[in-house]
Amino acid sequence: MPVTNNESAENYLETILLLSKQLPVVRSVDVANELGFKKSSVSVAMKHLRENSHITVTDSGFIYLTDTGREIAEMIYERHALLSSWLTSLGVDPEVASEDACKIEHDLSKESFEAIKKFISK
Amino acid sequence: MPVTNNESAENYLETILLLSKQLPVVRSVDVANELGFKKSSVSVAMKHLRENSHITVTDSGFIYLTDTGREIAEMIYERHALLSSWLTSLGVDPEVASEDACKIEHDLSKESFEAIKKFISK
DNA sequence: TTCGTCTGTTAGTATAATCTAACAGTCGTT
DNA sequence: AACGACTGTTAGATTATACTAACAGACGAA
Repeated sequence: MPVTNNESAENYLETILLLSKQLPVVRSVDVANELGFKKSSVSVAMKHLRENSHITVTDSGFIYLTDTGREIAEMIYERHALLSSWLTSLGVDPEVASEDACKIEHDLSKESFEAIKKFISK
Repeated sequence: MPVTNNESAENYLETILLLSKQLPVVRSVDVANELGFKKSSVSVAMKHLRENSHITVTDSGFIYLTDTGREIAEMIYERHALLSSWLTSLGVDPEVASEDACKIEHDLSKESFEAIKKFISK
């Protein structure tokens, strides 16, 4: 039975979104560099994201998020930003806070995240 | 390169600790029932925990935590208790809070957990 | 034009964690 | 004594995700 957790896919989508804010275009090799993965791994992962219609890739290899891909990416990105800044505000080293947020962001239910978000906002 | 995350092992150890608080002795089948896994899966997992000296198993099949096993189990157990009660206090459904805590508890760095713990205590 | 670099793909390998299926031992009941 | 239930083990399959190695195409520089 497949575990419904696609942390890996979520991370790729988040990274594509992040890079798209920094670079004019995003390619597989950029994703590989950012994540520290081999380009073959990224190539396979991009193929899966394409098959699930979370990204489109031009003939030149430029990667773009689809609506569903962007939705996921932005959700994860928001979680990452909120959690890591909160942890940092609690005195956690920013680098560690970011690493931790990067894991937790995939695990939280919508209900818990919204509760934390509401709490932090106050 | 092996990812150093042994979420699975941590979960087994936590479950053994939990069950030892409820039952006179803990056996593989109890762990399997608690986690909803097949006994063959648990059997293999117990073998690994034995090999890593985190548990000992008597001839009768009674499982006991070693010092290192207990240390890990109690750390995770503490995290679980604190996180799930905190989420619940934020209005999250207790069942959901427990499920979320069960995932997050393995991901947090020591630094972040201590920061959160300190924060919640106030 | 040819060569080297950059990029991407594919095939095959490895590891972790689960599963099903089949089997072995213990133990109480008939 | 024999059978059936419970428990545990092993072998093999499956999935996910990364890896290495080998190769193909594009493109700029010599």
